[in-house]
Amino acid sequence: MDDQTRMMTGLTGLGGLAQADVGDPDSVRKQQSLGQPQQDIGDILQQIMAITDESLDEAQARKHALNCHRMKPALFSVLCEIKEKTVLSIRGVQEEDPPDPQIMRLDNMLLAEGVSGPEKGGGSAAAAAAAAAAGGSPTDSSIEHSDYRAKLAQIRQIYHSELEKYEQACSEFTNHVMNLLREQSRTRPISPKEIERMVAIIHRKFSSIQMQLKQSTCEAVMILRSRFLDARRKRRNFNKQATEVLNEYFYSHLSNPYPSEEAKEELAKKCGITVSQVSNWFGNKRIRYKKNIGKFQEEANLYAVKTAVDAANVSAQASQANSPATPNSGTTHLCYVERFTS
DNA sequence: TCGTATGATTTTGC
DNA sequence: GCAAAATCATACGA
Repeated sequence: MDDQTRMMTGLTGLGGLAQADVGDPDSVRKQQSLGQPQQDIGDILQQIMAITDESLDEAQARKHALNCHRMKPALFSVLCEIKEKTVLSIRGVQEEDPPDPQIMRLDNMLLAEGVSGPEKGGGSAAAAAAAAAAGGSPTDSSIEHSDYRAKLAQIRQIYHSELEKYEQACSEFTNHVMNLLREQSRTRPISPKEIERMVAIIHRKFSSIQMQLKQSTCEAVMILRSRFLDARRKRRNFNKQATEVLNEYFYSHLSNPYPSEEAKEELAKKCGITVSQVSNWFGNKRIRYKKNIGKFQEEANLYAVKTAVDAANVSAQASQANSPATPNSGTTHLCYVERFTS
C-alpha cells in the first residue's frame, strides 16, 4: 500500500466512524454524557491502526461512504469557513522569491566552462584559454588538451544525468502531491492557489538539492582546471627550429635586441609559441648574454656567418648582374656586441 | 646522479 | 608598465 492510499484510507477510516457516530452531534453529546469519550477515542485509535491492514476495496468502500454521508456538505462548508479565516493569515507569504544570486553565479560559471548549456566542443575554448593563460604553446599541448576535454566531458555527462534524475524525481513527486491534494479536495477545501504554493515549496526544496549538485560540479571543474594549469606550467624546451629563429633575430639585432610588438608577434608565429614566451626568451637571452659574452661568442659568430650567408644568397638571387652586396661580417657583429654591452 | 641549460616567475629599479 | 636581475623549477646530456 503506498503513501497516498494509506492517507486516503486514513481519511475514509475516520469517515466510517463519522457515519456511525461522530457525524451526529446529538449522539456525541449523548455518549459524552454517558461518560464514554475515552473509550470512543480508544476505538478510533484502534480503527486507525487497523487501516493499514484493510484491503484497497475496503478502503474505497469507506471513502465512498464518507463522500455520500448526509452531513458531508455541512462539514465541508464549515471547513470552508475556517479556511477563509486561515487564508487571510497566510496571505502575503506567497510572493515569489527573487532568483538566488548564488544559483545565478553557479549557472554562469557552468555555462562559461561549457558544462551546462550547448556543448562547446567539450570545453575546448576553456582549455585553450587556460593554455594561453599559462603561456603554453598551442602545438605541444595536444595530449593534455584532449585529456582536459575528456575529463570535462565526463563531468558534463555526470552533471546532466544527475540533473535529469533530480528533475524527474521533482516532477514525479510534484505530480504525486498534486494528485493527493486533488483527491483530498473532495473531502476538504483546497484551493488551486494552495496547490500552487505546495508545488512552489517542493520546487524550492529540489532547487536547493540542485544547487548542491551545481556547487559540486563547479568544484570539480575548478580542481580539473587547476590541475591542467599546473601541468601546463611544466617547462618544456622550445624546438630546435624555434630556438634558431630566435637566436637569428637576437644576433642580427645585437645592437638593439629589443623586438617591437610586431616583431614579437611575427617571431611567435614563426616559432609556434606565444608573444609572452618570446618576451621571456629575449629577457633571459639578453641577461645571460650580457653576463657571459665569452661563452656566447662562438654562438654569436655562428649566427653572424649564417646571417651573412643568407643575405648573400638573397642578394645573389635578386641581382646576379650587379656587384654582390657586402655581407654581415664577424667584424660588424663584434661592433654590435660592443654597442649593446657598453 | 649531477651539472648545466633553459623557460618561467618574482623582485627590483626606473 | 617595462626591462633587468635574481631565483625557481625542470629538462637534458654525460
